Amino acid sequence: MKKTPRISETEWEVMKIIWAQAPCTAGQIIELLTHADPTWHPKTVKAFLNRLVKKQVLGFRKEGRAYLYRPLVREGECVDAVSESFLERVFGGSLKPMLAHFVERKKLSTAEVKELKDLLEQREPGRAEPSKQR
Amino acid sequence: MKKTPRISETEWEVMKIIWAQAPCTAGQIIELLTHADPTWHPKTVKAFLNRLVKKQVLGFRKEGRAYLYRPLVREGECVDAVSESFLERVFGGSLKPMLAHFVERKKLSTAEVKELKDLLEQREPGRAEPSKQR
DNA sequence: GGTATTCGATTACTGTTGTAATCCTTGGAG
DNA sequence: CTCCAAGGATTACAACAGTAATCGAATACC
Repeated sequence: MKKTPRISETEWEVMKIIWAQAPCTAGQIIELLTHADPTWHPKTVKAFLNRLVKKQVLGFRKEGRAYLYRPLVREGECVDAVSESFLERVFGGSLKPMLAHFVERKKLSTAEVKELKDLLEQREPGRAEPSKQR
Repeated sequence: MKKTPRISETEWEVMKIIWAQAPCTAGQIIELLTHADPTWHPKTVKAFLNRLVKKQVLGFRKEGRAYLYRPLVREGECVDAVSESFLERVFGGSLKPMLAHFVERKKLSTAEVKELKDLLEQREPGRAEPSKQR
């Protein structure tokens, strides 16, 4: 089991961009981040990029003048880690209370409820799904 | 909207005890915490209690020699806050991918899937639940 | 009553996070 | 060739987190 490096809440914002955009320059990342949230300062983004590199969460290669950043850890792994930790900490590790919470909290529409039920349906064990995308 | 004070990951451990045990002394809290995880040092627990008091997450009243601690914020509020933040950050705020993740990840038994579906069933909007405890 | 014990309060120290400004290097604009 | 601008690297610094030891006051025991 390789321990996923800890990614803070704000770092996560940065990582989301990078996971989504594959190899990209600091400039692009800044662009996208400030677009989503204008309070981001370019210098701050740079600092984050450096830290993430230091943490070995990001790698980069020189592409002429600028760097191309690239994740070194897969999003899925990090999602796993943080989800597990969340579930454990807040709901004692069991799904049902968690789902109950969200369902209660989000006031789902009938359609949404149906979507979720379908999702559960599909996942019934013992079912061999021929088309498994992902 | 009152902003729930930020409760760190480790503080959450402490709070869980207190939310569960209602008014309790430092001694009891230490007891329970170290029982659950022997790496807790009593002094550390004390320090946390102080900080939580300072943060106004805990209150206390003197009960003879020791204090009786008591939460000043309800667990539900904190759960709301942290859940929302988690959902937003990791799954872009939408339930379906989150549920998909957990379902995929946890390899639920048929019985568990059914429980979850029932849970969704009950929550179908338009349903007037007569006994609404909480 | 003096002393060891028990608590809470205070203080300490390191690492992390959020947020930037400053420094340094190098490719371009003239 | 020079000097600026565009990056990246380094440094800064306050707040929060994790982890405890130490200080001080109240108890509890001889």
